[in-house]
Amino acid sequence: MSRIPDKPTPDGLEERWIERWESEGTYRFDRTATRDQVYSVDTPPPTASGSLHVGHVFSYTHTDLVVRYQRMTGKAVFYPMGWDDNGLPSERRVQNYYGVTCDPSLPYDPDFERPEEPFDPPKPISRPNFVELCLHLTAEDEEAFAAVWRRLGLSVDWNHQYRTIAPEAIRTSQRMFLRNLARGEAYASEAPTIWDVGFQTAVAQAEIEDREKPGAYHRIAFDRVDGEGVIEIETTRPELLPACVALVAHPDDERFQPLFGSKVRTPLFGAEVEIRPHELASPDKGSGIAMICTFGDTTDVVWWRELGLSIRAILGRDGRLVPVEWGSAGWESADPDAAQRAYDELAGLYLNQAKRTIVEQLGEAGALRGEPREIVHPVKFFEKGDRPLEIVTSRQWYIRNGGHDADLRDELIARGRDLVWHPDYMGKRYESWVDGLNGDWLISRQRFFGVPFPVWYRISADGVVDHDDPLLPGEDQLPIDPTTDVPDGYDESQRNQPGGFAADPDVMDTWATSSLTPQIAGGWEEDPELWERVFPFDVRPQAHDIIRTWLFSTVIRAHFEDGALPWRNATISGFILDPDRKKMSKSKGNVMTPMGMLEQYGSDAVRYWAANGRPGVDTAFDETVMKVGRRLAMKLLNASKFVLNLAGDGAASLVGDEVTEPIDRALLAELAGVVDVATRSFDDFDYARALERTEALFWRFTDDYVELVKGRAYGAAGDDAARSAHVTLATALSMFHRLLAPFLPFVADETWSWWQDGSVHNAAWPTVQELPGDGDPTLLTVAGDALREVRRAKTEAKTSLRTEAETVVVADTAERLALLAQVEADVIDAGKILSLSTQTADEFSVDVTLAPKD
RNA sequence: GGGCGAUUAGCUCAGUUGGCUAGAGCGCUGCCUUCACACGGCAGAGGUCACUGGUUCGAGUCCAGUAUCGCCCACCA
Repeated sequence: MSRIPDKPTPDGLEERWIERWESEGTYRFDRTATRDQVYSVDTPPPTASGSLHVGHVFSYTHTDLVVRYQRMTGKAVFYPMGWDDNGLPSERRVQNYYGVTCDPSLPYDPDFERPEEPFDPPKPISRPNFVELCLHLTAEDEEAFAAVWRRLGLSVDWNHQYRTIAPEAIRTSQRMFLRNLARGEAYASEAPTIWDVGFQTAVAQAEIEDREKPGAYHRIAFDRVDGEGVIEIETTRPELLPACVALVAHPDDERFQPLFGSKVRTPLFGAEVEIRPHELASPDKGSGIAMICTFGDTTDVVWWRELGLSIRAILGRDGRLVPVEWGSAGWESADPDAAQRAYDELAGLYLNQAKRTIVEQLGEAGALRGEPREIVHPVKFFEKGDRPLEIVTSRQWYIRNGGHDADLRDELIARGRDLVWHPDYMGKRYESWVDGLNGDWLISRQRFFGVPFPVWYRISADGVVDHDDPLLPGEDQLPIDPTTDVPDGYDESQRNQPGGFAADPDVMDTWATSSLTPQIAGGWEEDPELWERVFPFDVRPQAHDIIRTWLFSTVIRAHFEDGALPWRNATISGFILDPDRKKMSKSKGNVMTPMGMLEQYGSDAVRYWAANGRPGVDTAFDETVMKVGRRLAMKLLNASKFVLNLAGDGAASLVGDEVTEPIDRALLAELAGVVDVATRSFDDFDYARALERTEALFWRFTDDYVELVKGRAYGAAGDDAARSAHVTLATALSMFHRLLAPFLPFVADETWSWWQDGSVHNAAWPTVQELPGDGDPTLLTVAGDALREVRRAKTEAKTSLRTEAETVVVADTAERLALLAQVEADVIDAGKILSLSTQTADEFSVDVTLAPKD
């Protein structure tokens, strides 16, 4: 046992064991295993260009705890790591990091080199050059992330890594898209779309969030065409007045019932619009009657569609008002010249500028009634954007998700019910989201760094692009980029020419690719032998805020392709909260970085903190828990050293041997109970309970049991009694090393290596069959109670625990005294008792007489 | 407005199917330099389980309602 250091410490264990696990392939997936022997994890790919924060450390640890347990039960664990590197966050980071912007009209510059310092002002570069920068920077970021994961002790098989922008991922993503398209599950449509004017891209319903913003009600008078007065409406968007196509009130609203079907003229522009009824109009909002514009919000879209209204589009994709020719078709006006004069002052302005201008115009025209009323109201934003979302009409790709199809929606809800949720109430969030969908899943983005749509369009001889009958590549040609690759039967010179072809310019949204993480990681259509071993996956771990995006979209893809759930279980982790119980956010600039935290407390201590967070429960960031974790790690080192010293050189060969002393059997019986609970808890993903029970017994083991048997183990009661203690100590230590291995992988493997061969992480999970089942656990309690009273007497006398107790009289029930008799020798030894006697009583009490102080 | 959680010691949290005087850790107080561990050990104090009713022999636990907090969704004229 020369390997045991004199002063064990958890510091420095990480580097040694990370290296050893890597070189020995401790966590390598055994791809010869059959599906029933495999445990597969659909690991969340972190956003490579974001930053890891303590929340990641928290939730990824939870998965690793379960994974390590499963591995020890004998499963071949498939635990890959992915990186989500495509999409807007990467683009934005590259723009800032290098000082560049992407201009797709520029040609590729093969001599372009990455700048040392960011360009100032930002330099426009071609899309291929831009993508190269994205690939380079995300690869660098991923290495830094991986270093954190290794340090944390995630038992990932690093031979199985994927990037969502890698050629294989693009191929998988395009292949699935083509299949969705062929089956009619994907389609393109020209329609009003929620649009971010900052990023100039469409966004999906799931990526929208509300933010409270100041606004103002403006009361505007419309002249009735019949000359019978005016109708006053209230709006927060007066700048959309040129786009007004109707007024609307509730069908039951008696104030407006007589007016339905009649017409009013828009102020300034003189457009005649009809007053229409619709039940979405609220009598108690504003003046009870609203103007419908194309388009101010999603309600406008509903009204426009359901009332069959015409369209007057004034908003450009950049958030400015586009030029309009009043008097032309669709832009009829009672006074086209006046309308034109008014509008010409607005064209080219951004929306907020246009708002100020039109309010002045309305004031001068006498159409504005009263002062604007300031309010604070929720406004829809793209979750990554900083300008309010608008609605523009554009051609976009969609995947059906039940938003327009009740049958599909029911099927997807049924899938959600088949999934085993941990905790189970998270399933409700999925269901209510699917239930509330109001449109299909918009997957196209007008961006640059992402998976291109593998689609071209024919251009007719007179130059018209035919979107209805796209040119598609075969699956064997994938991956392709239609902006550089050429469809069969054409050559590059025909690009964008009459009679030639044009590329679909869009890329897929990040979720359209990350919804395929099981397929990408599991080698779908790329590595059939792997795929059949891992799919459907055993578990999808993730946070609850992306149930509506990542989880739901993954279910959709597997539903369409395989008619199955992509996994059996979904484990939903909570958030990390500040000590003041607010959600910890990056913007708050939290000082604690994951790597700093790991270095300060040690990886095992940080994992201990994470393991104390119940599944699905938001947890406060609490450094004191990490200190406790460090103490546990330290205790395991010291206790292991001491126990191995007591048990002697042959400790490993004693594990599981015959145990004769009643209190030894009692400890092992308690241990059997903990093994049972820990195993059942882990099977139910409740790592926190497994830890709690294991830890509680471990402390009793060191505080009470080891103290009780110390003397006997040294030989005070003869060889046979000593051997029973040695066997018990060795057996219990073996159990604790394995039970704690998922939580404290570094100290567990370190202490295991002192006396065992191989890694504890490939050792067998403990079973109750390894332990004698006939011990009486209360024996340990009785002995512990007596010992505690003796200690208390010494503490109250302010004397050392080493002080001898001259007489100890234990009063207790006959039943408990009988138990005490079985462990008397150990109690006498541990308590340094000279004379122990007992008397029967109803209540437990102990009378101690101490030797006089020196 | 709809849905889902939560409310237990100063703090962070356990408390499985209702069962004796409600638990842990941290913090606090006191003691012990004890031959594994001072990055320690031993012991102690500390709670009318948010509130109001109800079911029950018995409620922290089940039911109804109230309050407060958090999250998700809807509302955006």
